Amino acid sequence: MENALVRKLEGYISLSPDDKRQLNAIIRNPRHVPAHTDLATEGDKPTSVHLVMEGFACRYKFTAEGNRQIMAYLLPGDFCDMHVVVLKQMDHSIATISPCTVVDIPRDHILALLQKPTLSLALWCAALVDAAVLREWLVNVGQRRAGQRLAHVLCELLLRLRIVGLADNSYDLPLSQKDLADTIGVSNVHLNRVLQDLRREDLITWKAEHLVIKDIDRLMEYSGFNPNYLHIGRQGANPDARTD
Amino acid sequence: MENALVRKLEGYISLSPDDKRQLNAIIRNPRHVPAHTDLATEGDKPTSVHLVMEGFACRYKFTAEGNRQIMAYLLPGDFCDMHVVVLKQMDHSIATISPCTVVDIPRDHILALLQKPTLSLALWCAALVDAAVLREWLVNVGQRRAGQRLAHVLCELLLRLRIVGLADNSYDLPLSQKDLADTIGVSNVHLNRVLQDLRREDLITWKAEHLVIKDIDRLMEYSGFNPNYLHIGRQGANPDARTD
DNA sequence: CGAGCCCTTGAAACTCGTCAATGATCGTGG
DNA sequence: CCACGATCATTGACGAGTTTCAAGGGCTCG
Repeated sequence: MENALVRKLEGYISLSPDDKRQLNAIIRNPRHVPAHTDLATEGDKPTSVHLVMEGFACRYKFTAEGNRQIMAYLLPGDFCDMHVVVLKQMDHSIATISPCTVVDIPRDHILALLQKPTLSLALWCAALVDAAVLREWLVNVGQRRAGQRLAHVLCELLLRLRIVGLADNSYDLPLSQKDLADTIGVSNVHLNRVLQDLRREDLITWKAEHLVIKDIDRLMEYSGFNPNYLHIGRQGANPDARTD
Repeated sequence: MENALVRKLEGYISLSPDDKRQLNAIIRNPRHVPAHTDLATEGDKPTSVHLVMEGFACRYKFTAEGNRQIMAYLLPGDFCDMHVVVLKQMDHSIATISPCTVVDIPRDHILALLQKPTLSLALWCAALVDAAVLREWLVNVGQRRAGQRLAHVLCELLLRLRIVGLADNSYDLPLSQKDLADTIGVSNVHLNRVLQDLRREDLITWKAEHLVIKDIDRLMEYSGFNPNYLHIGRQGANPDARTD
């Protein structure tokens, strides 16, 4: 199976063998990072672009009052911070959640990729889909109540993990309840309560970091989930679809 | 004074006369659009990229329950939907709020801009700052209470309008209270109440679509506003700074 | 075995939403 | 020019959703 990055980008746009070769050249020298470790910290002058190849990472930020908001989950194949290419300072932090393997890509390598029209478009796709996900999170937190929000996040993770071949009807979810609470903007106590609602409704089970979605249709119905914002292409619906 | 687009992009990266010429060539044939008119609707197959030159527009989406979330304000110089370049379907809608002048840019013109390295980087900057704003909105809605959220939005609009020369310590705000409520994820009734709190605290006045920020320092303090996410460059702090 | 962390539960307080009614503003047509 | 309806802003009362505080339980790891 191809790596998560190529697999994801090919969901958006067809890549030539040469394009793939160039992508694969970039992801040499992955390094292992323990869980709960910052890859970049707010205020840093960024150096290289980080790319998650294995594991779970997140973007987050603390408010002045010391509350944390998680703004994105970074799954295998996701670029953490294209900002590096053009912006002078990190406006948020990035941290691993589970142990990860990460590739550090120097700014110049990214600029080289952007020279090639097809790869440039592929990176635009990835960035625009990231923005679409962020918009949906805003809708989620702004307009839905806690139970729906949680269900919505779980639906999204299922579909996104399927794209990179890491889920069928269940997946490994190495988050704490506090992480999820900081994702959907509720207290950890309340998160615990709505989580139990989902279990009581027999929509999910979750133990030992493994989440099982017992009825994806009902969970999507429950949360008002519409997958169009993920812009899933050829491979999305079927975890085993071939992409070339 | 240069147009809002060039002015904004020059805040990120220095443009050659030739770059500016190419940008100016693109924004010929602006058209006038009445207030409260969709420029693009969720589900559409997008055609051209829209660029706001004058007026106030927004991104929004309705949930399955019929609640609206405004996900961005589009001010002069802002691209509405780079999605067009690569994505096949609008995952949200775009509408004017006040009467606007808008430029429609065909997909191919954008692709031509992306060929030029400097302009490509400038567009990446604009897209990455848009994403940064979106992240801050998520923090805002997820972690702050209603009064702070409202104050935060008003601070952001002040700074963003200054970038394009449309604000000093006050600006025209053609929004209804319902629009603001749908922005920060509260009911219109509650928005009205926290708005009155800001007035009572003597932080703002707002009538006849004109907002006056009476004490920006206290308003920023009140809302926990930190402008770093706007990545304002050379011209940001001073509305009259020269950029070349 | 104890320390620490996370999850769970209950009770009280608070923020915010809903419902309903009133008032203000504005454009339109008589 | 005024009356009318429509839209938006305002206010009060009540209820729902959520937070906070506090305490206890379960698990892992040294």
